[in-house]
This record gives sequence, C-alpha cells and structure tokens, in this order.
Amino acid sequence: MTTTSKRPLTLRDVSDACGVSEMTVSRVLRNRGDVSAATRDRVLAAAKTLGYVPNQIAGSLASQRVNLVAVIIPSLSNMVFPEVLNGINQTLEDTPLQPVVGVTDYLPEKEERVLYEMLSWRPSGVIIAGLEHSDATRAMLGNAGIPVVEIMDTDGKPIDAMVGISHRRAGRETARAILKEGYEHIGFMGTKMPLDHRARKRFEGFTEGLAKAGVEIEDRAFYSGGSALAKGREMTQEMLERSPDLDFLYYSNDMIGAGGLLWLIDQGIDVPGTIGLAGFNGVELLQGLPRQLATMDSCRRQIGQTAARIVMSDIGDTQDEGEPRQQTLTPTLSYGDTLRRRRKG
Amino acid sequence: MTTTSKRPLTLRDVSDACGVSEMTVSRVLRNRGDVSAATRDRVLAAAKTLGYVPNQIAGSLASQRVNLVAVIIPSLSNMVFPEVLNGINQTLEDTPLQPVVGVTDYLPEKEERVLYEMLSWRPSGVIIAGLEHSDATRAMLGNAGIPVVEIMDTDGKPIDAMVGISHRRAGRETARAILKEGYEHIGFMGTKMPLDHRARKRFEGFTEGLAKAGVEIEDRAFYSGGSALAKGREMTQEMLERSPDLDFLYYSNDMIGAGGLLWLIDQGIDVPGTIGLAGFNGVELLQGLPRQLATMDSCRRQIGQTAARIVMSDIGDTQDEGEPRQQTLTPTLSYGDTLRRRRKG
DNA sequence: GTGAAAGCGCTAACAA
DNA sequence: TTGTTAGCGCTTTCAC
Repeated sequence: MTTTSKRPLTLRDVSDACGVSEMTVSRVLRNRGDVSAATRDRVLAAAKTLGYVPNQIAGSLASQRVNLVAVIIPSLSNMVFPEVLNGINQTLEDTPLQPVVGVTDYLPEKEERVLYEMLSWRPSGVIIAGLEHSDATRAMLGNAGIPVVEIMDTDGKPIDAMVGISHRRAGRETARAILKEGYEHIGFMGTKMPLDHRARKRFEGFTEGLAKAGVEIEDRAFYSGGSALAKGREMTQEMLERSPDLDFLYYSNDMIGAGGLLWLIDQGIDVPGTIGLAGFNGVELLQGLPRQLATMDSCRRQIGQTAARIVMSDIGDTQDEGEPRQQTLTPTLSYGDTLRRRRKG
Repeated sequence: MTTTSKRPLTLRDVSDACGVSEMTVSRVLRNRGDVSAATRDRVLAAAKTLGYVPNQIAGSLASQRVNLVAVIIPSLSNMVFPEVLNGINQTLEDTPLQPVVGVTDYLPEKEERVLYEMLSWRPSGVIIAGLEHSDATRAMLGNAGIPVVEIMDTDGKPIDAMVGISHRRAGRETARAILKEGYEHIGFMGTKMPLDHRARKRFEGFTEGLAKAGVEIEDRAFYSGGSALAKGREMTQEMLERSPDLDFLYYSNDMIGAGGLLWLIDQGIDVPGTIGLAGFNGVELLQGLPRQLATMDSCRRQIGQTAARIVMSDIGDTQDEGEPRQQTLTPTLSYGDTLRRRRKG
C-alpha cells in the first residue's frame, strides 16, 4: 500500500484508480447518500490502497462547515486546565467535533491574538475560560456568529453561554465553614496574579464571608513562580514567624496548601488543633498526603463536559438539545483532616 | 465597530468598504508585496471597523500551505506531556506556526485515528510521542511528505527525525548509581501499562544494569489508575511487608516515588540509610517535599523546544537550518536526599 | 445510484 | 503600486 508521493493525493487520484466519479468517491468517503455496495467497496479499497487522506481544508471550504471547536485557556502548567480539556475531549470523543487548544498565559492581549487566530479557522464553537476579556475580544466573540461558552467562572454576565462555579461564593462558604469550626485568627496565601480573576474573586468572597462575622484577615502573602509546594512551605513558615497567633491558613490553591501542611507536620504543629488549613481545587494528585487537606472541588471535568455539550447542542450535532445555556455548578467542601477542629472539652 | 452579521465577512466586504481590490486588501492583511502607505491605512481601517477576520481555510487552500503543526501525545493528565507542549508552544510562539494537539490515551488505534484526522488538515509537520506505532500509522507518517519528529524516546529507529532520551540508558544509569551506593536488595514499582513503551524500556534498562553486577530485582509491583501519590504509599507499604529485606526502591515515576517517600517518613524509617529511593522525571512539582526524591530529569521542555525547531528548520521558516535530525539528550541524575547512602563507618 | 457544473474565499502568477 | 485571472480540492445542487 501507498507509494511515497511528493504531492498529496486528491479525490481525483482515487477516482482514477477505481473508475468512479470524484463525486461518488466523495459520497462513499463521507457515508453520504445512496451508493451501491459494489462501488462502495471498490472505492474504499482504492482509497486504502493509495493511502488517501481527505483534505479537510478543501472540504470545509466547500461545505462551509468546520468541525473544530476552539478552546482557549490561560495555561497548561496549572493541572486545572488539562483536566477541563479532558472533560471536553471526552465529550467530543464520539462526535465529528475536534477541540483545538490555545493558551493565553493569563494575558488579555495574548487572548486576543489567540482568539483571532482560532476564529480565522472558522470553528463551529468557542469555549473560553473566564468572563473577563478585552473589548476587542468581546467584540470578536459577539460577532463570530457561533456558540461561545465561557467557562470556570459564573460571577458575571456571559456573552452567550456560561458554565462554572461562583468563586466568590466558594470563598464565602469556605470562610463560613472556618468560622463555624471556631477559628478566629486567619491568614491568607495566594498567587500574585492580578489577572487571575477567579483567584481574586475567591479572595474577595472569602474576605466578605469573614467580614459578615466581623472577622478580618490578619495576615496575607502572595507569591509568583517557583514550585508551589516549596512556596507553600516557605510562605507558611514566614507567615507563622510573623504572625504566631494565627489559627487558620486559607490557601488559594491546593499545592501551596499542601506545602504548608507538610511544613506544619514537619514542625510537629497540631493540625487542625492549633492551626487549621484549607486549599482550593480538589486536586486528585494530592490524595496520599500524610493528612488530607481541606479543599473545595472546582468541578473542572464536569465544566469541560458541560461546555462541550452546550456547543454540540447549539450546532445541532446531538439529539438532546436540553442543555441550559447558563449553569452554575455547586462545589463541595471537603473537610479532609485539616478543618474540623477538635472540640475543646 | 462591527455589526452582528450572520454571514462571516469576506475579503470582498473589506474591498467594497474601502474601494481597493480584494487582491490588494489581501496583500495588506498579509504584509506582502509593496502597498502604498495610504491604501494600506485605508484597508487596515476598513478591516478593523468591520471586524474582519481572514478565512484561513480559504487562504490555506489557495496557497497550499497550512501553518499548523500536529502534536500527538498519549495523555494530558500526566503532567509530563503538558510540559513538552509548553516547550513546543514557546518555540513556535513567534512564528506563524500553530500547534494542534491530539491525544491518544496510549492506544495505537486511537493514535491512528487521531493522526488521520490531523493529516486531513494537511499540517506542515508532525510531532509525535514515541517510536512505536501501528503499521498504518507508520505508513501515513512516511507518506505525508512533511517533517515528522518522533519525540521523548530514542531507543529505536525514527521514521524521519527524533529527539528524546534513551530510557533504556536512563534505567541502566540509575541501576549503576544505586549499586555504587552499596544498595543490594532492590524492589521496583511502576504503572501497569503495557503500551507505555518508555516506562517499559526504563524497566528493561534497569534490570539490565543490575544484571551486569549480578543483581536481580527482588520484588516488583504494578498499579493502574488512582492517585499516584496514594498508590505509591500503598504499594510501598505492601512491598515492604512482603519483602522486608529490601534496601532500595526504584519507582517508574516521581509521583509514586513521592508517595513511597512520604510513607517511609511517616513510619520513621531511615531514608536513605535503611532504604534508598529513586523516581523518574524530575517533576518540579515535587520540590518542597520534606526530603528531595532522587530522580532523573526527562528533559521534557527541551524536547518540545527542539522538536519545534526541527520542524521549523525543515519548513524553512527559520534561518538557522542547523538543527540535527536526531538528538539524544542526556538526562541528569539528581541524588536528592534519598540515594546517597550514608557511609558505614 | 451516479455524474457534471458551479463555486466556497482566498492567493499565485502575471499583466498593467 | 495595483488589478485581473485562474485555480486550490472539495461539496452542493441539480440533472440523468
């Protein structure tokens, strides 16, 4: 099979090879319309022997439909986003739709560029992280004439559809749970990322949740770069040296939380008796730590799946059209071993 | 700017809007050929006002060149692969080339399907993980008429170009280092993945390295699924209960190694005195553990960068053509805190 | 059940 | 510097 040809094969080549019109070959290759079993087999055989691979570029241009879904996320290093991608991939698996990923590095200008490039492929839909975009980005999304699903965050107004969780609420609920356990002197640690709106909203919700009970964050620290686990260690040590009276530490993500937890265990400090801890994301990765960090699941995979389903139903590539265009999922708080304070007496 | 139009805009629309031929508009939008500053500005203004986004589908078909690079990897959950992707992304950043990712889940049939779909977009190059592929996959790659870079593994013969490390050698060198430190009773733990050829080769190399010194692996265990950290814990406990005489544990990846390390620390077992440990990959994520696991860097980012550079130089999209088509990188062994045995006496 | 003609939106090549 | 013409490889539409 197959000969080493410089020029890629065309429908024409297959047509020639089996004495059937290009049109019919095309029909066979797409399982479209009625084709007799006989010609069908001949065509398939010829295509296989030649090693023909259809040209989607030409196909898409002619049919005016592109089976691509643009997926735009801030980062691939964060673990969180590959998981969303997995959800999307999985849901799109058995459809003709193919996700194409673009990475923005949390930069609005880059988001704009990436979106522009993706739209130039005329995808059938866009799944994009977050609700905050530059005006140009919003304009492009609004005018693309295709379904747009903004994911991961629902604190705001979507351009079109939206699936995610309320990070503000996540922060508030965590604050409530912490206070309910009787902790009162609370420190916060997170990333120094003004453009990570979800982390910001979580922080705001958290502050707000404390404020309702008249409590204020007593110390805070922000980091950037480096291994999150190591940073969590360092920052925790520094914060406790600076503010020894703290009895709870809220981390904006599980990795730094885990670093803090490991350091506290090292120091022989009683967790959650002397100090309680909580992170955010519910990363599976961390199951297996000496103690399970309290955390709140961010529903990443489900978000991916749902977003993909919305796009599918918009395009009409599925029967069950019933996918709501705005979905706020409810994250669950896991207390793990670091939030349930042992009752005094 | 921009009106909500159902039909996407075409060059024609821009042409009409600014009274300049489609051809010239096209030239402006691609910075091609000489265009007077005046028309240039008019065109740009019109395009911006309308919110025109070029149609790459049509452009690629007409120009017979597609600025896409297909990247085919087994998984997105593994951390290792997103890092390779980051390397590719970074290198392709300032070129017109765009990576498009396909995931195979370690399944040869899926690899075949994914490759077929990617090739149908007529990408300018393919970067694909591993050297082991089905016959059909090899045929497609061989006949595509574009640069093909097989990455991550160099134990075998590439179809075209190849960048990676020798996993066999990695296993051997680790074995050598372990023996040199005086460990003699060695256990192995890894994933139960017959299709992960790199892990297999590492294991073979390791066995071989030990064999040269007349040493055999005394116990082994394989897992699948679940949190690697948790699995590392469990398996380590089970193995040491089963084979209490072991004085070294080699893990096929850092995550299970870290799980093992955490368990041993919990138990108060002397590492690396009583038992030594080593993993593989050099994942940055784990910096910050109470003790640093010995590991061997798998050069992931560099592999991505180099593969991208090979594709670029093949396409002629870069000046420095000098990128060798076969590169075996040399991973460094980090002893961390778990491999250097304290000398007796 | 099969084929012929037209054209998707752009760019290469050439003409002016 | 700008415009015209002729496709790129497929699919739509309509005819047979």
